[in-house]
Amino acid sequence: MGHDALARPIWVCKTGRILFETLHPQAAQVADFLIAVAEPVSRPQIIHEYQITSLSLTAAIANGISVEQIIKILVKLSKNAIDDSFLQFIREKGRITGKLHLVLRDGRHFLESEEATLLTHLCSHDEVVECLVSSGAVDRTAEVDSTQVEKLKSAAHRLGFPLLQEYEFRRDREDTNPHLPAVLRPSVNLRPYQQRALSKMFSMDDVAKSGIVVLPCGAGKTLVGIAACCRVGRRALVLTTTAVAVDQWRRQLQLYTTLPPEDVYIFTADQKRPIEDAERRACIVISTYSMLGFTGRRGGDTAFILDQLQQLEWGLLVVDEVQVMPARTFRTVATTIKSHCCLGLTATLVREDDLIQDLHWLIGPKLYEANWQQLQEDGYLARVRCIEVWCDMSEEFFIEYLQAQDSDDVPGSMRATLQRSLWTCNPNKLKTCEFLIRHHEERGDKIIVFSDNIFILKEFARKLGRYYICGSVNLRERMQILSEFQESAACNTIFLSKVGDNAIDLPVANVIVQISSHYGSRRQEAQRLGRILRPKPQAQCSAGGFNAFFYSVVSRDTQELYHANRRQQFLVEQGYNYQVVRDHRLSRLDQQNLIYSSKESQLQLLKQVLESVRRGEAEEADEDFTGVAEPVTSTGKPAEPEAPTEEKVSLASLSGGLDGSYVVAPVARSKRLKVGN
DNA sequence: AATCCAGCAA
DNA sequence: CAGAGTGCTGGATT
Repeated sequence: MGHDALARPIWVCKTGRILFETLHPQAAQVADFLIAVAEPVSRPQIIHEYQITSLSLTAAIANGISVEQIIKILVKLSKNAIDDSFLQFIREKGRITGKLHLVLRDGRHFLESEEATLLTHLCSHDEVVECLVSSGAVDRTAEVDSTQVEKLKSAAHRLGFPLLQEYEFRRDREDTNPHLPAVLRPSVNLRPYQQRALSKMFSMDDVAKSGIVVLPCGAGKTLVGIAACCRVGRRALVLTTTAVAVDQWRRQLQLYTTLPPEDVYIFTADQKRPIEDAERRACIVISTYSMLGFTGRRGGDTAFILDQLQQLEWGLLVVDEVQVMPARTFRTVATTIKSHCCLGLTATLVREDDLIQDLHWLIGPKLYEANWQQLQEDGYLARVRCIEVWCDMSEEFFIEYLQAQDSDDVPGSMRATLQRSLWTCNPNKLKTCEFLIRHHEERGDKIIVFSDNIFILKEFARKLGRYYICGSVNLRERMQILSEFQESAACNTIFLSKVGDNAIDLPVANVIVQISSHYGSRRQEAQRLGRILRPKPQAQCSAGGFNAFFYSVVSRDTQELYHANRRQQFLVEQGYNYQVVRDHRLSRLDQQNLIYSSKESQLQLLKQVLESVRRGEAEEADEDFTGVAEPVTSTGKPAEPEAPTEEKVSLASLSGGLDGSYVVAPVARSKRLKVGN
């Protein structure tokens, strides 16, 4: 360690792990460098962690940074002497990276390399040979069996020879890939980070690289995708998750580009038309993963259009919300669609399984990732205050909750469902939610309430006289509700189920209240937060300069708190501060006349909840239901909440006594209660 | 393996 | 003719 170590911002471990002090004067440049060569692991406030991997190096080199440059900068920035074995690892990567290409020509795939030996070496592996049309390479080229492209990419990746998919779009033939008459309107200004993302993709002027761009929701991913389509200027296929997102892409295409409306094709369940003169005219098609991945029966029209999509050659395949793509059926689009290159867009390169790794070879390396915090500081994203509100369970609900766990009357499969419904519909939680809604409506904010539980979503929305959107709401109504929320001052709160998780654009929203979520899904948390990230000029700032609010309302003493912790973790890693507040700290909560203030309404709600859970079970297995229904009703527990008086008293005093000492382990807590009982 | 819910079909 | 209600497939999570 030299005497100037203090002035240097990073430590480099020989495992490739990098620790970075963000208080360094040149932190911004250092961060830019690190993001280019390493994967961000965790970026809270002060010390950021990054990891250099063979994939991150591949991406860096593909982006035009040389190995020696990387080493030189690392050495210059590092407080410690870097281990030789690690430098060796970097040099070795540099030797083989970026020299193998997968190319589409006249509908056929080829493996190519400037270095014949490298190609020969790769083609000597059995796994690779199996994917080739004829064994061995001739003249630095080997033809690939088009049905085996995915397998080949996977094999090459495993063997340590990542393939680059690049498209020299200006030099392609007009007959198979006609020119697309689309340019960005002159009024469109790309933001600096959008331009940076695009410059990674088009680092050579007339070559488009395949890869992934990670931008927070609200930072304008769509515009990056659209700009890429224009730049490539050939047929483009855009895939998203929902029909609503398809429509939003169409609208933004029209808003930002000069492409005539008739050259934009929508392909969803509700809206489809065959491509006219498909061979000779270029167009942009927007569709969903389900439409292309679905294996069930298809109608005549659908089959015909699907066939068109598969026959044509695409200059660019844009995969929005690319984190869903590794799913079994969705990934098939990567092989059934013939595209010259592929741009993946996402806000959260995260899944709870480990399939996210597959994207590196399915799509390509990560080309660009923006730092949320940085964008916030630069004013491109709203400043969000994240608050977790802990609500006590209401007595009656807590008793049911504990009984559901203990009781032999409740069939095992139903216990979890029942408990989840109980903590979600906890009246104290709903009171808090209503309070928050009223508070923010008064401030003139625009509020989204998220609930994965459909029963309470509808019930609560109706009681409050607000709109809700879940799967059963048809497309037209959805559009209407969304646009009213956008434009009308009379509609300031909407309720969304998990249909709203992905790719719904609601620029005006600045408050989220989450009353139920899907277990510990980090992706869901981040994407919901993303809904309110668009900067809000109209919203007043609170103390601390916050102009957006993210509330996660959870029930204390239940497993929900455990899930909430998991979800919270992700946002903390992204640099958000999470604050925990107890519900009784919210001012005058109990003095207000709220829907679930009265005991009667709470008891009625409980009845409804129990019924809704039981109904769900009844639909699934009628016989089982009647079988267990008898003992349950004969003990009278679910039907008559007042019945077990003694238990109620003891439980109530217990939970009261434990109130103050509560720390982190809700699961253990419930168990202790159970034992004590 | 099971649960829940969203999207597509017609 | 439309849109509502139905059945099926499949994704995400634990």
